[in-house]
Amino acid sequence: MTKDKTTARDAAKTSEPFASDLLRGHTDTIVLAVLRSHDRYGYEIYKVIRDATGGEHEIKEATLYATFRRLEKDGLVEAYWGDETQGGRRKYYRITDAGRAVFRRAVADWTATQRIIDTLLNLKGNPS
Amino acid sequence: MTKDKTTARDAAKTSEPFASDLLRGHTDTIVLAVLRSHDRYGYEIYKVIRDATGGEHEIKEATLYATFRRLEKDGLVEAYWGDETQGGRRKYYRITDAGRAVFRRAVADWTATQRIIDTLLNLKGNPS
DNA sequence: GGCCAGTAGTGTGTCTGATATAGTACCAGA
DNA sequence: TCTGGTACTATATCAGACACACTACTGGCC
Repeated sequence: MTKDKTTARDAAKTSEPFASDLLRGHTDTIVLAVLRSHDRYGYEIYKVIRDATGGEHEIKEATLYATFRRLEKDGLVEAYWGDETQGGRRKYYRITDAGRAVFRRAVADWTATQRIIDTLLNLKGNPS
Repeated sequence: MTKDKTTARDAAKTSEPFASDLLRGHTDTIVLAVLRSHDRYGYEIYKVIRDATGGEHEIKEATLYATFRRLEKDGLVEAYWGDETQGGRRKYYRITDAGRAVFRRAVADWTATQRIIDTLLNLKGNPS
């Protein structure tokens, strides 16, 4: 029954830091971006994203691991266990060629999204 | 059982025009933006959005009318029936002061969102 | 007189992504 | 031994967007 999710409206009322849903749909792309240069393990990706924004934005762990599973299922990343024999097992993720293709497409989509929203928000209501 | 929604991944595979979820969370803001200058009725808002993007993006009617109800419930817009006595009744929407406040906040959020995603997508994986 | 496309709004059900919440398990340092 | 950080998993819930289907009026065309 309790509702804790921060919406844009809630944010306006309560000065919440950020409405998380605004990044919705971009999480996959962000993960692929982080994996472009080299393989990383899950928790590392979590930290990279958190730190890259100066702690301003954080993708929740649950969200991230769900994203990994989705990306893996779709063949955009491949997962393998690291050889940390002593404790703290780590699952590494590697971006596939398909993943890189999707990433390129997603960047184009992101650019289009920016253009569309910017256009709509700047609508002054031309006095036709 | 059938699944027709276009995702970013599908788009990459099928050259779909656009992954609709990328605008998710911004619909309310877009509607408020369109209402800033003057009142408009539902179908008109639908067309303004569709046309403002050159038909590139379309917010579905069902989505839009759901948005109106949500905005009205939250007191961000007020609705009233037009006086078209002959046929084609139209419900007009007017943005409230609260709506304007939320809009200003949403624009700030949008700017922050752009910055965050741009930062993350440009991650080159610094060779630390 | 009938048909169709366009306008205008509503209702129901479903899917997806993000989250809350909780849990397991290991390790290092005080 | 206890605590905090690391690392990953599982379940349930929610909101937003959509598909689909529907009502209803108008004007133009045949």
